[in-house]
Amino acid sequence: MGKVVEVEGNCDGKFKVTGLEKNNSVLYSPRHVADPVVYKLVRVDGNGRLVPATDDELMEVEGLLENEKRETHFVADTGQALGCISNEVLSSGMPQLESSEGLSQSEKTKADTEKLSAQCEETVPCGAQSLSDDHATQPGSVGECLKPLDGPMQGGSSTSAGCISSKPDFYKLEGEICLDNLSIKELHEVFKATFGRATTVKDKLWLKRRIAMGLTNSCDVSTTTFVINDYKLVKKENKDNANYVNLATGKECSAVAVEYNGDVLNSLSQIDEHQTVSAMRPGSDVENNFANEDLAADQRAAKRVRKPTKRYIEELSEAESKEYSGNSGRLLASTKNIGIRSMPSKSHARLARNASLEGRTVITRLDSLGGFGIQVPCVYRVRRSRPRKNVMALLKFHPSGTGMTATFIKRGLDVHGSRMGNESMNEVLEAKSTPEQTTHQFVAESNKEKSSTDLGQNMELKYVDPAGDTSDDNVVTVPTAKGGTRRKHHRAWTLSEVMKLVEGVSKYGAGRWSEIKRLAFASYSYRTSVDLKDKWRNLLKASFAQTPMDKGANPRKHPLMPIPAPILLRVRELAEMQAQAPSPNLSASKLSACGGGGSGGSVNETKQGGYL
DNA sequence: CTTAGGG
DNA sequence: CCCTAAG
Repeated sequence: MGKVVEVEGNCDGKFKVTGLEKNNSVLYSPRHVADPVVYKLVRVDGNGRLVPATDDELMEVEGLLENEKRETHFVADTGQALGCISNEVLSSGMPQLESSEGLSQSEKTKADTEKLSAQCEETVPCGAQSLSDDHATQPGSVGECLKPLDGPMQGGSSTSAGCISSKPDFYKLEGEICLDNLSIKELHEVFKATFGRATTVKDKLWLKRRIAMGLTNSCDVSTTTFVINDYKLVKKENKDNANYVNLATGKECSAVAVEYNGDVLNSLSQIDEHQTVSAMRPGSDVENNFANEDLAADQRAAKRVRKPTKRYIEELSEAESKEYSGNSGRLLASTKNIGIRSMPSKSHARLARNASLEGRTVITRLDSLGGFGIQVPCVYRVRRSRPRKNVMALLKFHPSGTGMTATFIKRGLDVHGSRMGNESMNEVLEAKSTPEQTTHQFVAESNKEKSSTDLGQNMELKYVDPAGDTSDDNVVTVPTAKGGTRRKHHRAWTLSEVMKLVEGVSKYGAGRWSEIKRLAFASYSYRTSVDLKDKWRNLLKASFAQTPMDKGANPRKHPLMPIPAPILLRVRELAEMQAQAPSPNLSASKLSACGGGGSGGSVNETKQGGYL
């Protein structure tokens, strides 16, 4: 059993994705949970070669699939969700639930979708079932609330149409976020709340789309208005985007594989954005995703208009490198694993060309290195967090161009003694690298980094972990004096993480942190169960502290409390609830979690009742 | 190893 | 986040 999603790339930026089904039994055997379909993502590195995905990558994709699956439920849940916030959105919310059958799609892709769905089912059997149970037990609310929403959409023009909330204050949101109404400053706040880091990008469109992805955990940025219901985030849809959304719910699963490779393909394809877009189109699925011409056009326009400021570049590179370092790192690792050690010198030429082609985003300077005249990014990019573990692999990757750098770095390491581990290596680089060193180090990365900047603008084609944290096991830790290790950086909890946590608690119950970690945080490898527990404790504190008073003053005076009120509310609900039924015994809760029904199943029901 | 709680 | 005690 198994399925291979294969991506072939060439230097023309064209590629095709083929799905090969080896076996159809996936759907029928629940036992496969323990032995899920193996997706072998064959990725294309900067070299243009095929690279087998690493285990990490496979796992990551599973995580993505899980996300997508969950998102499916988001939308399927829309009716009910809207019902819970009827005070907010009824006048304009409009879930588009019709099936996406009519969409043209190749048989192969459809088959892929089915397979992927199967995979999704298997990946999150518990979540899926419990959610389904919810639907089953609450048909009334869905029906009732859907009715008024079926009317035609007022204001065909998109996102701002659905905005009711006159208050663009993210922290005071009563459940709705309309990015279109936010000022740049407010967008920055939302961004920070969403990703846990500040941004200085002043491009509204970029911010909106970025946040949109962050909030939806997907690459769907077709709408910029969101409704937070409980911990779930529901996109407000409009007619134009209906198709896309349907894809996102049902078929995006199949697109994920494509999108996941997108970054690599992009880094590989030495083409400008127009070509990129058109190159992406051949895939039927992708093309469907782009049924919304406005979106594509919109983004193209945005890309062209903006003159890349230094700030922009810096921000983008930091953000994106952070977000893609995991992928890139593994990419290189896999490259190493497969035994491709020699990077054709051609790549350097390509690199330079790439740089010049993308002059809008990457300022380069000519640098002579080992006899090569190559362009390297001028921006001084120091990887502040998550240093690449496999610098050596990276160096091997560019033997000719960076060989000197390699020895340079190696020497530095030697000077610092052999106790240096891989992680310390980067500290060396960070701490004492000269500008030249750093620059050279990033020569190897520049390929990816440029693609990253590209990604930032072609995000709609790729799955992007909005928080930029998913399955990044590359946590920087420093050995502590007492022998333990300590995380080097605070990793601020992102909104999506918090939502996942709340979701997990609601499903499995507070206290079952390891379960939650395994099931809900499978893709956040750096969050330990203790972290979850701590965060939950903080959330509790926050929710009980803030919610009751809710003074007209500014609870948001603390920038450190970016948790949207709905989530806090829900936290409180769960807390109260679980205080009453603290310990459903282990087997029972396990059953309830996976089998549906049971005492634990009342979790959601209770919450619903209380919330309504 | 997992949780809970204090720091 | 870290640390530790307790199961």
